[in-house]
Amino acid sequence: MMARATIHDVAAAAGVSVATVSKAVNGRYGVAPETTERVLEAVAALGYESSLVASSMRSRRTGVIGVLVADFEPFSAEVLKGVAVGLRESRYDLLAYSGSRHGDGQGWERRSLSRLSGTLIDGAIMVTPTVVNVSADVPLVAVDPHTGRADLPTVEADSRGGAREATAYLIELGHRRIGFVAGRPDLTSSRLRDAGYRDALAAAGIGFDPALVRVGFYEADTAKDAARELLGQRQRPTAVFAANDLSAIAIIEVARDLGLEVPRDISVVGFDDVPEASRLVLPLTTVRQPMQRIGQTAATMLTALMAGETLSATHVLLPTKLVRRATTAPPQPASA
Amino acid sequence: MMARATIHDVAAAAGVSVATVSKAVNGRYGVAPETTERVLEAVAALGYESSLVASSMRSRRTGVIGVLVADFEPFSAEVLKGVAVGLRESRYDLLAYSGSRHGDGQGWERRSLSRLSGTLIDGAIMVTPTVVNVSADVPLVAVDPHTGRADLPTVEADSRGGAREATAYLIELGHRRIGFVAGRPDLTSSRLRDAGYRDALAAAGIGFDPALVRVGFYEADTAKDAARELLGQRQRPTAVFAANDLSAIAIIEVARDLGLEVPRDISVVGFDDVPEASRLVLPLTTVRQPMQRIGQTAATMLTALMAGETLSATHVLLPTKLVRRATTAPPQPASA
DNA sequence: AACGTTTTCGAAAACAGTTTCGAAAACCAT
DNA sequence: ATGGTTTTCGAAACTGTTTTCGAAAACGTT
Repeated sequence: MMARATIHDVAAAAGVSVATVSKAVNGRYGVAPETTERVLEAVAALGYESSLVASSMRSRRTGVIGVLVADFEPFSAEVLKGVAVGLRESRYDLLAYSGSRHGDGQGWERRSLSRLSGTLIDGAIMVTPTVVNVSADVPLVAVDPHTGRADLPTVEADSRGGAREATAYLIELGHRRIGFVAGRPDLTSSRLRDAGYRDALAAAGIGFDPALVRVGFYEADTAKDAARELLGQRQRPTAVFAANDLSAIAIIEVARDLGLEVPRDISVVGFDDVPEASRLVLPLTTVRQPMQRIGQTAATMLTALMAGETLSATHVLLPTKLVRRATTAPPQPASA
Repeated sequence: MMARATIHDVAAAAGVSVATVSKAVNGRYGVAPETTERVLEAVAALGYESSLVASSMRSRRTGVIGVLVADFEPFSAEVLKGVAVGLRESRYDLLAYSGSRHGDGQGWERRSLSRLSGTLIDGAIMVTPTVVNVSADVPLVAVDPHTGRADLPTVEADSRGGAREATAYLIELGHRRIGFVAGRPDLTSSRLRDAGYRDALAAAGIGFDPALVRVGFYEADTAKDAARELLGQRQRPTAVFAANDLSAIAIIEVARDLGLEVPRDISVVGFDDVPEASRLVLPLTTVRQPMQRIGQTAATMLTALMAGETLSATHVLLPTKLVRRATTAPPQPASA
């Protein structure tokens, strides 16, 4: 009911000094058992919890780990859930921070990290696609392939392998003219998916045709433009692999606008398996990233790092899985 | 690459005092344009960003709003996404905190709030089912019905109306013996769903039968126990309404174990429409809560509150929507 | 050149609640 | 009583920022 309790209130309630309360709460040596008990009672009665700000100021530890996300889109949200699971058995609390989209757009991850570090948090997980050359006075783990420091511990899904599998599946269905809607060229994940697409073509002895590739930038509007160009051609592809689900959905809409039926006239495969993928009128065939497991793994790595351990593997690659749903089929005999 | 830069580093690099840097960065009056430019260059070069902790100490503002969640389960995660959307156009950053699973389990919301308050955040949204008598030195908005202060601004889904609609739908299908697996009796949301269930029975002139009600506590294990009792009776219900999706899924599993086929032998309706609901082998008929809209509304209310405005409505009730999927059907003629 | 006014800048205080340090007090056994 | 060991306490220290206030510099006017 009253304003938040400070250590002074607890001290007064327990009839001891603030120094004693601090030691009792933190389990330091040198306080009588009965005193500890009395202090803990007062703590419970007042609902006291040490202030993050104050304790971070004095001792450089808070028992909180920070997760930096660009935004709470499906991928980040799922990773976050995984981090929470990975932290459940630890003594760490979790703080997710989404900051400064406004402004320059460049280097926000470094600046957000800077705001939290120093030190509100004892360690951080960066769920950001770019991860420029950040550094901090706390242990760091990155999620997703990125263009930053190579020595930064990282956990990511196997983008290249997943893309290869998706493309190979389309080939196996009988497709030969397979289009690709790429992601943001500045992101490593996008480049890896591009590479996987080419791997599969090469393995099947199919020549790479630049006319079948367009950049969709991972976003709906731009992916639609890309899809319109791709499907508007005379020799249009019989199947398209999209660098993410958002793009795949955009492609399906464009196909429908052009009077093409999915999957009869054109097959579409996505990447991610966002929660919506399976709920679409036409459930999407896509490459599933184990988003929660990525988060959980990152959390485990970070706690090990904070405990001063050396990581056995600093770069963890988690397998993807092709999920076959309703947007893929063999090409029509006529156009095969 | 080096450790994070402080205002002192910037001052040294720009050849001015820390006071000047502070003024330049915050656009205060009394610093020459050329000096400002020099300072800003140093800021950019060093990647400096003011520490949240330090600035919160001096000026009592941080430009950050806090969201307290018990855990990152589906409901909280969806609300969080909504809050992010609601904040997108504001100048506020978002900090989500999940704390103190360890320990008592009681009053953690007050204690987590205590850790952040004082003041790391300029306002808070509590996504917690209990919301005991918290108070803080910052504006507060609660999500979900709760047992706390009645004057706390709140946004919630229409639990009672949703439960009524779900039950009425079962009645409309022809069911007369309709079971109910309740949630945690200590939570208001659960009591409201109970009330809605009874409303619908009463409106249809069906007597309330305590033998058809069991408490499932909103969790899988306990809901299974409840379901076993409910379905193990001689005069078993032909349909069951569950207070949340988790319980509904548990009921379906129990039914299957007992050799009952859903929906032929028994219909099941849930509440929430968690992302999984539609992905089950048998997509679940359920009452959808607009989780993202709840978060977005809470964010809007909070920013208004922080701007010193008076809320036109302190208690917002958002409508639910019955989603008919595959787990409901008319009762079998024999047992009807 | 002298004087008053305005602009610019920096040293130091304040901020707030915690943890830690060193000393005092209490306790116990000999 | 003395010496040693716990336990307790008051006061200092800690963080990085913002702000206040006075001094110095720059400028314009006579």
